[in-house]
Amino acid sequence: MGMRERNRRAAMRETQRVALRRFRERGFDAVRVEELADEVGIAASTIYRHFGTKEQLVLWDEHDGEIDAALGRRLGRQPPLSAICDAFVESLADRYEEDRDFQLDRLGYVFSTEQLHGAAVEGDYRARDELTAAVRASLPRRQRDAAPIVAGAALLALEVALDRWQSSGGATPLAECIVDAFSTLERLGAIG
Amino acid sequence: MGMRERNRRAAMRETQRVALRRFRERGFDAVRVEELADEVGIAASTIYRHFGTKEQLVLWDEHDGEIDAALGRRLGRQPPLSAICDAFVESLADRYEEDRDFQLDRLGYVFSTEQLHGAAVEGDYRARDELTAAVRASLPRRQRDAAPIVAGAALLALEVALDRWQSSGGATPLAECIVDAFSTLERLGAIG
DNA sequence: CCGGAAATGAAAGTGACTCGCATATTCGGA
DNA sequence: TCCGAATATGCGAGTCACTTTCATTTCCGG
Repeated sequence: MGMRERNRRAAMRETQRVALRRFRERGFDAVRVEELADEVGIAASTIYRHFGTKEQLVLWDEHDGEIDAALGRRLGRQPPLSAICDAFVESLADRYEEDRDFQLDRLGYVFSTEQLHGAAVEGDYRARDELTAAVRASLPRRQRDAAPIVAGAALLALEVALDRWQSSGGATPLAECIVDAFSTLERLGAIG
Repeated sequence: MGMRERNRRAAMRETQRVALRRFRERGFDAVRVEELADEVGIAASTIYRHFGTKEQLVLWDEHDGEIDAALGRRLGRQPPLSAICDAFVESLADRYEEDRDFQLDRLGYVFSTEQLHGAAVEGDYRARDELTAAVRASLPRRQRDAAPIVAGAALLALEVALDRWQSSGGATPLAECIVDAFSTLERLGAIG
């Protein structure tokens, strides 16, 4: 990774920090992207090139790409739900626990702001197609029709787990929240 | 329902039909709301009062409110997943089969247009909170933590069922698609 | 038939997001 | 170390979804 990418990442981190602070202070709608640009000292168009949308200023996570790698390592070697569960734990739990306060704050703001929560859900939906394809390939032929449900359910479990983790203030470890959510999924038949 | 509501509904149906036609012809982004307003002969601000957003021009369904009633009738009398499944079948299947061509067309356009599919998913998320509360109340205390997963999974099943119905061109009855999707949910434990 | 309530139309405004272009910065290779 | 190519940034103008306000019209109950 050269200077280019390094500078870009640094600018994005800085922009995100400023954005989160201002959003908390005055509300998501009341802060214009242009103000943030001025405060950070870059052009508004650069922010859009970096983040795409105003919502992504909050939702962006530098390391989100690593999830795919963890998934690829496990899908096909384990049953899909437990593969995805393990991949989430491996690629998210430790990292989120590391800067717990920042992530708790960020997630809290997402869950408490309709517009942001909506955008987050929409992001999950975009991930779903990709995950569905990967799951389908890892299932025996007779069960392939279940792929969209399995993939969707897995992302739902993650969402619920993050919600529980943040609303408990991080008291329950994130890894435990994820495992719990996935185990609830597998018990759906018993609940009926 | 007086003249007021009747006129409003008629105008909304007309607007939706014109919108769907134009969107298909020239693409969702290429059609301005103001053009639609001119063509229908109403003000753009009226369209926004009626639909709220451009996406709702496609997503709006006059009878969506009836789903809640069907849910209320069954939740608490049956296990939640089968209650929700039955409610969906009762309140959607027949109605969608009635004007099959229109609904297939509408859903096809939603599923093939990222922006619309995203907005649809966001709408589901808004319904989820409400459904979660209803499910929670219908569950025995020891299982209440499962409510968000149950509600989210049910909406996921509906989404997958509609997708399958539309992509099969309506060949498989919608009721069957819904029942299949929910039965896949209950088998998640076996897939692991 | 009339007075009040609600829906509509018209118009101006806001701000997220895009695009094209000139400039500056970085990268790979000589 | 220097140079040309690739790429990122700043700037400015533009588009359009959506909001708000207010005057006008339409509908409802009495």
